[in-house]
Amino acid sequence: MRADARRNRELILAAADQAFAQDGLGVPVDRIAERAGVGAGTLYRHFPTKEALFEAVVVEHMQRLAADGHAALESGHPGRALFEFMGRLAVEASAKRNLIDALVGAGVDIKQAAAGPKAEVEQVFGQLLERAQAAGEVRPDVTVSDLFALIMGSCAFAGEGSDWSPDRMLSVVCTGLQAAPPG
Amino acid sequence: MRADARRNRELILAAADQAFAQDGLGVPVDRIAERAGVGAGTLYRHFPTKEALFEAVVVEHMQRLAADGHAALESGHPGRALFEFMGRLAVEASAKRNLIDALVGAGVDIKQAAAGPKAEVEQVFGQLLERAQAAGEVRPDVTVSDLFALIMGSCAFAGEGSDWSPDRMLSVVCTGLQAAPPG
DNA sequence: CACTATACGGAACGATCGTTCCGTTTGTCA
DNA sequence: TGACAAACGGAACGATCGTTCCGTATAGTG
Repeated sequence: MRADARRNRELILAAADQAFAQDGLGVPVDRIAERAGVGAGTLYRHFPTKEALFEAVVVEHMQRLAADGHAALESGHPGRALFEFMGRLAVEASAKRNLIDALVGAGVDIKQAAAGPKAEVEQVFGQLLERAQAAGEVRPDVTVSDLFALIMGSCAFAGEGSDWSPDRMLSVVCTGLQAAPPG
Repeated sequence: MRADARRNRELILAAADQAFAQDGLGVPVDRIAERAGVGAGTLYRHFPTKEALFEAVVVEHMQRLAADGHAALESGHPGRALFEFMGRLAVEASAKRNLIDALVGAGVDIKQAAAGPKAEVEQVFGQLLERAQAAGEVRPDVTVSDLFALIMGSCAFAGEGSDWSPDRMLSVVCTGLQAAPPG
């Protein structure tokens, strides 16, 4: 692999990450190529399809997230570990429509390449939740899917109003989680 | 206005509501026309543009929501009134990608036609929240924007996992709202 | 320095979708 | 019922975007 090829591959990945994060799946491929400073043909030699490029970006995020989750499992405070991981998820998801879409299955179906890392994130998240519930620090009826949607919702809609705070929303959710279920 | 014209207008609005709800803004106009049983030309005589059609659908939802909100303001239980309105919002938003997009400003900018009803919904929501906070039934630091995002998030991602429950999520949020802010 | 395989850029192609146009049909009223 | 205006359907147009192709440039090698 030639040196310029490797360099361009990185440039394209970085440009795609930014472009997808900013504008979602809808960004024209040409715009990504332009942002990376390469031609469209070059982009397509590195990634056979737009979807493949998107997958590559998503996989990177997933792997980072899964690593964080495994680290959190080592913590001695199950509740706090879960909440911190949720905060981590929220940060990663903020203004990142790509991650949101991918985690949630909207837009395009994630292919096999991304399925592994995604499952890993879900599994780690599930373990963190179970641990916190077993310790009695989180109400026992909520599921991983609930938390995913809650977190994604807290971040999916950033950037419009000024009186909007992910921290405050996460605080509401975490407080609610610690109480016993009503009824 | 001829009778068939009025009938077709209603058919198109209903078809658009379903189509947008199911597939989001991305549905081809031709598919909406087909669903309504009319030609594309007919659709465009009633609504000058796809965006105008979308607006018409959104405005209807907004008006319904605003009416519900005003009714809730009459309730003698500020906290419960707020929570019930949030539930109403959630129902309306479930599997309704169009409402979500519109309330949130994603996808396309809402034009003047929809701006009025949207502002009205926000205003009523704000009054409900203030009333509940004044009664000490909801923590005082949360904003309308926070609640919007929380609710939309609870519903935006429906339909994938089976162990997913809007009720449970709303319960977590409402429980969290009733507690005092930490720290 | 020359030679070759590799990679590059961007023009061109085909599909999709919003919108327009026009020949045809249909509701309404005298 | 006859005639006219209003409305209809769907083919056609133009723009956008993903993808391909090919002539050109360049990194690596002896």
